Amino acid sequence: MNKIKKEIIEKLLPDIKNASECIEKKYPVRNMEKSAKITRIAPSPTGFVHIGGIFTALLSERLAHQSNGVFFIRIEDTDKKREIAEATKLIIESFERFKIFADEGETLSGEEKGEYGPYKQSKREQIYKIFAKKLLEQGRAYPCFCSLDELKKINEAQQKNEIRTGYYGEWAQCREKSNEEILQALNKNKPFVIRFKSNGNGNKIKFNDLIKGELFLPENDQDIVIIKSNGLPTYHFAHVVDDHLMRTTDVLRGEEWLSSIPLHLELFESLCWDPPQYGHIPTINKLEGNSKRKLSKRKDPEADVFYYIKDGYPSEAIIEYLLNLIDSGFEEWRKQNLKVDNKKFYVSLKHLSGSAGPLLDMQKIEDVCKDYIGWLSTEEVFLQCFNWAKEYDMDLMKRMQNDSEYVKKIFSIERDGNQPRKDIIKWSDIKYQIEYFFDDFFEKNKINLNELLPGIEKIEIEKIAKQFLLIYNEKDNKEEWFFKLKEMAKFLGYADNIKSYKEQKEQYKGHIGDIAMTLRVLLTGRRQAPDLFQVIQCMGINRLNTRLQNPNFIFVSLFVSSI
RNA sequence: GCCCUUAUCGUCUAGUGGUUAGGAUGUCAGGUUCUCAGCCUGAAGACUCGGGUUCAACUCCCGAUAGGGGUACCA
Repeated sequence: MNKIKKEIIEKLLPDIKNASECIEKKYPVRNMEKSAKITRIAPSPTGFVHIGGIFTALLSERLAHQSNGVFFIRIEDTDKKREIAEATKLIIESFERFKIFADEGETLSGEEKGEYGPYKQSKREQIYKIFAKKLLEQGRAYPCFCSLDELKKINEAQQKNEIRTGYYGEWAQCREKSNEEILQALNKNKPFVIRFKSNGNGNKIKFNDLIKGELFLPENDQDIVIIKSNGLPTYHFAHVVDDHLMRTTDVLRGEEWLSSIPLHLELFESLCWDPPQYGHIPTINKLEGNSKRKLSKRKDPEADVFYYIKDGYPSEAIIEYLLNLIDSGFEEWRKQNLKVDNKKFYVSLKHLSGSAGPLLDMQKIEDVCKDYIGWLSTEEVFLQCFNWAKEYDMDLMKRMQNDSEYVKKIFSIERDGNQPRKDIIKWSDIKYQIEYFFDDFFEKNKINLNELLPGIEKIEIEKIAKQFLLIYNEKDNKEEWFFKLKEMAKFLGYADNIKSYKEQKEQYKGHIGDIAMTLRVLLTGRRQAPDLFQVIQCMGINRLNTRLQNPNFIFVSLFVSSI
């Protein structure tokens, strides 16, 4: 290398003394089985975590851990303009709320764990520069002094002539600058970037994507920026350097990166490194009008993972929904393995074919949630709901705290056997579902009987209430209880089953269902509630008495029955 | 504009050169010791279009169309 070139490089990247070999030594090949996958998630701290980010992270995490590999998190904070304070913390927290834990990288405390760090790109500036220097020395990179304005002009000219835009071929003005010209510009302190010098000329290259399969892409011929004028690397360069040094074996990322593949491959080649395997994941979309579009951080509240957290969708259920999107075999597996931890499901990439990007289906999410919560034990429901309430519903939390045994009893209604009740979608549903069990909420004189029990005379309502109190015995099991209820129905002139009522309507005042509904309304203040027998058992005899006795609450007027 | 990519019920998808094109979700109907949530049974619902190749195409090839992505000193 001649003297002038050395001088240029020294001016371009002062204080970069380390040889690239030294760095390589610091990041040795990981001592792992051949089949072990090293994956990562590499978010930019520019805002909240998108549901698609969880999707990618989940896939990467499972791929690593099911192969006894390593999953790490790397913060890609090279765009200082878009960076948002605290975003890194929020991101780590979001992943952890979905139980996606990284083996290496920054933790919630702000410290880092792992031997392949730093795991934040802004702390790796020197490393990128060392490899940029290597490329400069080898003639695979050069400084570019084009101003943003000049670049804009090039772009406009290209558009006007309907040719491909970009910095390549004869459009790459700075590519052929002589050393003297470069030195001159440098001496004038002109700002510069370092560009990669591409050898490509547009031939097709074959590429095998983990998800999309075999693809043919045009070779890269763009002299892209690798080091920006602020000294930080661009995504492309940082990705190549980091994923090589950190020994990533499988890069899973959004399919918006697919067209950068030729570039990344050429970058790896120029540094004599083996590229990782790539898998490009379809983006999660939303239907707007008749067309699909990417779920937008701005417009769609459901893009933000905190949307689900705040409303109390169980994170595990969201994971299961996403797992099914990743591998449609999950649904079948879940059916066969009702209560098994979903980590036991072996995720395969073969079903995540080149789909055009799934639409987020809230109905399906809700169905998964219902099913998930349905199979939880009373204790687990209590715990998860409590943890949610602690953050988002102090009222509910206090109630759960003060009356935990009673609340658990409520949660255990129809939670037995192999056909659990499935009416809870999210933790924020629970308040409404349990409030009538509490006396301070339940105000019997506010129940609108005309509306809730239309067509039933008030005198009849009272008769039913009184009669029920007479026949009710706490010790009865459900069969005995129901038998008595039927007897009572007959005694009061109602059909004890709906069939006979339908056959001879004129013979009856109504049917057993009317009796049950009357009691339900008196006891809960609503027409919809879980199994009546279990509700009564849960409430206990005292509440039953207060709610059914004392006919004053039934009659707003002075009407008094004589029964 | 150029480049890449994708195309099966409303949605998520399985699948094959010869299938009654399967499942899930949603919808509707019936059932279930009372309402609701379930659960069970059933119904409606799909291979984008046009050419080719073939005895035979949803499946292979070529076009068209439509969707998605890229085309930055953003990631």
